[in-house]
Amino acid sequence: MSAPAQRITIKEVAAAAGVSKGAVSIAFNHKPGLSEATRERIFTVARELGWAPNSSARSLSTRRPDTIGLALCRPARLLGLEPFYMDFISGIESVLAERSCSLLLRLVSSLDEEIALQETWWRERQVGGSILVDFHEDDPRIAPLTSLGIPAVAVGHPDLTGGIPSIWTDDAAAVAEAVRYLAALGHRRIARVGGPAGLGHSAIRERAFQDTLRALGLPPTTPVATGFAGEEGARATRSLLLRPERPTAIVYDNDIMAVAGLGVAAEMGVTVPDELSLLAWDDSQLCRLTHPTLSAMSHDVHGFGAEVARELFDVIAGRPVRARPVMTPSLTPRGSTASLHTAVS
Amino acid sequence: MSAPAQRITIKEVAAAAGVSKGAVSIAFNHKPGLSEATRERIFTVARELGWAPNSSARSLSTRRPDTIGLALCRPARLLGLEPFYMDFISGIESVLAERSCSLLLRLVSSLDEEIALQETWWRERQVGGSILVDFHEDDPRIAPLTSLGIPAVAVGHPDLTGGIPSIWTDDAAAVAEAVRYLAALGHRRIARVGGPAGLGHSAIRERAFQDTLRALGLPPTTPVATGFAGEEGARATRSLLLRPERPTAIVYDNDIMAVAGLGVAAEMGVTVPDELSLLAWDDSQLCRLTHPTLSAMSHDVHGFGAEVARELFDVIAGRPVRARPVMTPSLTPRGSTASLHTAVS
DNA sequence: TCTGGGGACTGGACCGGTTAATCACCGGGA
DNA sequence: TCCCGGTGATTAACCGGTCCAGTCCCCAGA
Repeated sequence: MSAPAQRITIKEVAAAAGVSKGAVSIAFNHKPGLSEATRERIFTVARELGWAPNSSARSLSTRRPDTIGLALCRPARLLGLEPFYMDFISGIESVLAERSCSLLLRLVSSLDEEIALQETWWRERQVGGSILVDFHEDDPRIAPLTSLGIPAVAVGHPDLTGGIPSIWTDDAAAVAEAVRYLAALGHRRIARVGGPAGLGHSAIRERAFQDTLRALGLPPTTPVATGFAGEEGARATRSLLLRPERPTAIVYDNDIMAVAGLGVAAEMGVTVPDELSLLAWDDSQLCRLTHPTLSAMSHDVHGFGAEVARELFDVIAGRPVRARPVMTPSLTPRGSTASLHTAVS
Repeated sequence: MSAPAQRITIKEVAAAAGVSKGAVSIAFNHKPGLSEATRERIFTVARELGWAPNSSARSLSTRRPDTIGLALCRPARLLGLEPFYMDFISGIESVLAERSCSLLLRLVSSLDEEIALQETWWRERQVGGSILVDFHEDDPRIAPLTSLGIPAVAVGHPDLTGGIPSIWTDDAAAVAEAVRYLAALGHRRIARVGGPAGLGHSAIRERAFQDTLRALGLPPTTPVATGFAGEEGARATRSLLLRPERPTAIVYDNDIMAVAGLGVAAEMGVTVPDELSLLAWDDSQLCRLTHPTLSAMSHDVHGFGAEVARELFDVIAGRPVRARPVMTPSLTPRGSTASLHTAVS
């Protein structure tokens, strides 16, 4: 009933179209040197036979795989909680799709594991390049991966990425904006719940945070280092609210922790935003679902991912790239921030 | 200073070890027919040269790529909000990693697009098989993909997956448990906020929901169909709470919508759990961050993903597989559900 | 008529592995 | 001494594409 089940290759297509396999190859790669008639005949036949070029064979010949790698290093359970990455990934995909490339995704649990993985990927030529995220200060990946020569784009401030072409958001400026906004609302005791201490952008934000406080003549706050998990955000918030000099505003390093903070405030009977203002980072839909809704420093994570992917293609193609920032996150005020004066009154 | 930069292949390794490339291949595939000494020599040399078999070449020869595909069909923006998938993916990964396979991930925006993608993946031999999720009633993917002959495992009840080997959770039983629990707490007006109407498991759950209500002699509730986004969950909740016969308990189809429901209740001044009990699905950390914390039907999503991946390997290897359920979600009571009697008192 | 050049297409080497077939060698039994 | 079987290795034919050096043909120009 059905066809001979014989796997169809370029040879069959060529035979059926009455040309050589070279011609089929030329047609499918849209290269010059074929008459329009032949070209069409080849495509017609290929469609009828349901043939598409075998990707392994292709990348074996061309020596460049049409796949790029992304390793996420977080405890797996936690990952589900970060809307950021899914959005980021979908941005990457949007660029890959238009070049019919694919994304190889892997969750790893340590940077060493990531290093090993990237080496394997590159050695085995599974990927043409990789996207690196979550840079730490003195990140251990930099040395081995640069010496390996794998094309890569880093997400993070150039200070952190050690010469790997990078794309980043100007977190320092964003933090400053956040703090100034809260100060303008009359807040003087402003605290911050940051991500893991080792993480580079946490450090950058913390520094900018303290600098801005100082510039505004506000009292510094002892930093609270946490992980990125919501529960840690909850713990940190609880400890902040129990301090004798309870802050009247808290800036979080992501949206999950802000949601957790909101929960803690409710649990402790601290009303938001009357007695406490909360500001989230990495605005996602989540911020619009809570009550009150969460004010956030929002940026176009999807577009960010797309930009990173485009940059990686440039790197792979050997085009010159320069590290560059994308749009600075900007403030989206919602229900969780309010003027301290109105609140107090 | 550095090596000749000449790409290292099996040939170099063979030469350096003083054997033929066949021997190297045998060693790396752990096949019999080599002395222990030779084997070790080969591995040593390979390590020194930093060589690993080229994956394209390998899968070209073996005719089986070591990659499996997963296409998620959701509006991209929404995806970030579903903790479920990240957890699910990490479960898949855990199995893939131990066989040094990779996951090819793609976000698509329609089922037709997914069909096209799967066809391409299979034709181009980019994947050895695929995992299919989010089955609809009369799912359009079934016919084209089965006729294509692509090895696949479906996530969903066998009634929906049309003969594709499937793994599923017994949602009907879980729904029944949820409803009976709420009924035992004294609730009589129980509503449900479901996922998209077309989605198969939504339909199954809705049916089980109404059946259980009937069995318990409780009044049926007009179903509220929504998407999966939090905002839709919010809208649905609002409309339920405005009904003249306001429900005293609501079961949600995922955790995001439940969070949104919690927000709406707060916004409308309905206290949870005193006046209203909420029950989430797909328990994730999110449920522990809100105030009150969310009771949920929880199941091991990570393990579920792992199970699915294992099954896919069986399918690919041609081992016989049977559709089978994994552990039924079970109830984890937290702060969002309470006895109606206590509440009323 | 001859030459030159360019467009259309072919042939075959090559990419880097896998694998079936083959072979050299060695010890043991008839 | 001859033959046999098994171990440890090699050889060469693939896998399914890409790509480059040619071949062939036709037409313009001298």
